[in-house]
Amino acid sequence: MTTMTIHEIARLTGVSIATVSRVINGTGRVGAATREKVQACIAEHSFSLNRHASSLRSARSHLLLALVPDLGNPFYAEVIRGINAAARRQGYNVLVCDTGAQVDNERRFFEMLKNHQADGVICLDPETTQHALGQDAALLPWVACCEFDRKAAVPYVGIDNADAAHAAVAYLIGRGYRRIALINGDPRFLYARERERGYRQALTDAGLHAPAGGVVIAGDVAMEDGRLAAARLLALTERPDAILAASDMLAIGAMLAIREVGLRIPTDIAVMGFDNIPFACATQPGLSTVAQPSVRLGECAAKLLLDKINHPDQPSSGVLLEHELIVRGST
Amino acid sequence: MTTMTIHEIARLTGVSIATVSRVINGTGRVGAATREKVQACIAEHSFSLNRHASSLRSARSHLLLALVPDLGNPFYAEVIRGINAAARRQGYNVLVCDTGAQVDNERRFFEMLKNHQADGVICLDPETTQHALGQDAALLPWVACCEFDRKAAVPYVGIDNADAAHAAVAYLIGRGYRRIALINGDPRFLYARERERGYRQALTDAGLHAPAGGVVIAGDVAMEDGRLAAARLLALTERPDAILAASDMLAIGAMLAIREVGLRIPTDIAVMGFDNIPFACATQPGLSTVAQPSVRLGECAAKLLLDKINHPDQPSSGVLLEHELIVRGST
DNA sequence: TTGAAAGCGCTAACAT
DNA sequence: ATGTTAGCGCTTTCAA
Repeated sequence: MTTMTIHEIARLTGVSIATVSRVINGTGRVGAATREKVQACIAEHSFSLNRHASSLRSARSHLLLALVPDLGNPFYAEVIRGINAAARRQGYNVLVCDTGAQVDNERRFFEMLKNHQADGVICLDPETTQHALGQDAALLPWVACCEFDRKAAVPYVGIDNADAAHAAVAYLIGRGYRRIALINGDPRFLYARERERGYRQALTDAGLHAPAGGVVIAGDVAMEDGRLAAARLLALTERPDAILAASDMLAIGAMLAIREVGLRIPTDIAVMGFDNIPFACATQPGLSTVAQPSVRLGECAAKLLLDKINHPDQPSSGVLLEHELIVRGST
Repeated sequence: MTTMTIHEIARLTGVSIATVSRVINGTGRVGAATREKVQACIAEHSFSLNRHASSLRSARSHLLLALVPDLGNPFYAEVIRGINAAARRQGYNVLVCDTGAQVDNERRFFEMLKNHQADGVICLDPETTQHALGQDAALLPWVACCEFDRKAAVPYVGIDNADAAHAAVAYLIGRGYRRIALINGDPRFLYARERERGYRQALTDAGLHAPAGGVVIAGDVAMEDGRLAAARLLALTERPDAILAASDMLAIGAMLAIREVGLRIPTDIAVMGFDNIPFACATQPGLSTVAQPSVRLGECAAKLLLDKINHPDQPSSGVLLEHELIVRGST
């Protein structure tokens, strides 16, 4: 097939290329008859614009990028669902990039933004990784989701992680647990740092303290990393009677380790997670967790980004959404 | 910042834009001194090409699209990991699109391919959805992964789903189960149709047959859909003694339903899944399943696609990889 | 080894 | 309401 262009459409319908462009983009006035004729011709040849030419001229790609540290965590899938919903309403396509939380991967997609290959980025990568890009992010349509730096001039949406962790620990203490351990994520993640802060604060507020060796950092974010971290906790001379994990993935891994050594949940040791992924209700017992409003986080991030794209000069705003304690059998 | 262009770089270094282009793309001969001077200038201003202009001219975007029906299923995350690995080795970025298995979404990304916004597509959407695009897919760099039509002139990689299901059922029969039910996915998916075929064949081969009402189609692909489907099976007058589910997601949902009515797994009823997602070992008991070589499926799909991109005229080939039976406690 | 110049297909002034 | 035209920033012959 010879590549169709608007020239070709113009020739076939006997109008000018400008008119064809107007019909396609819905810009400017076009007579009803002309419009129909052109549209018919476009449909007949199933013609579609060369987006490169269009974007080169207009500097608009109608593409949004979502940068995700780990597609294997279903939590992110839900956030993306929210992003998709909000973006499509405004005619944008969303492309997801699995960066593995690596700066150099992130940088590659950052280039796409600078190149105008994408109109904006929603980044869920570790706060410190985003930081590594310097202040360029503040100048471009870049929105931080879940992981953010309040002090950076970048719009963000997330939850109050310290507060959420505080609530989780306070709840555990209320249930009578005293030796509460923490399986944390990589401190490059804001959520890891903040949740640890909330965890420690809640203990302090109750006149308790973290058990010796009771705060471990998981090697990575997968289930298996939670299992290994929990194994270390279970080997402590003074074994914890409860474990808070920084994500459900880690928590579910921890449950595995606990079962392996023949302990019962929650009788011998309680487990609590973060995120409320669908699998949290499929473990036995069900996993108590701190739910994040995942879909709404995504929707909100997309809205902030589209605002930023449409009004680049307005000051960037930050939004915090509410978390919710979900109690199941594991505590 | 005033938008940098190769003109600007050319002006600053006192060479022509052609030379700058050559340096950037590594095409053509350039003197060592000139090259260094240009590269230094590019680095200093952290200049990067306008990809639209570049792609408009060269009709190459160095972008690959992965179309996925459900990002919430961790199985796809692993396939994508494989795709990423193979693609990056050849300098391609991969963008993931969550289509929700909807034709119109798929079509939108198909447009991106026609527009040259992407150089190729790896599609994991239902075979019938891909089919709906007509034979255009055969003419463009399009590869089917997991879901394919042997008769279409589209390269593909997947497993022998009928064979895999046959093996699963034969194994269940060998364990002594007789009333084996099937929770199937939407028949738009090849895997659903093929797995049902293998399931029925294995029963026939053993002189058995599917129990009355023992084949149900889940409303969708999520865990919850498996739970609902299983509930229907458990309400049958002649209750199955084993359930094969077309995916681990559905199987885990089924386990939920079984537990809800107070039955034991596998004593009262066995459960077997498909895919071997990480959560399959986190259920209690662990979920027996038919593993797909997810990462390798992705790698292979990416290789096929890059082959197709680099040699468009070569006949398309199909690849089948091996499945593997994983036995855990649920059977 | 380097440069000049012709577009790639489209949008957006500006004309009419 | 419609057409003409000047580029958007780059790649790639073709000449030098």
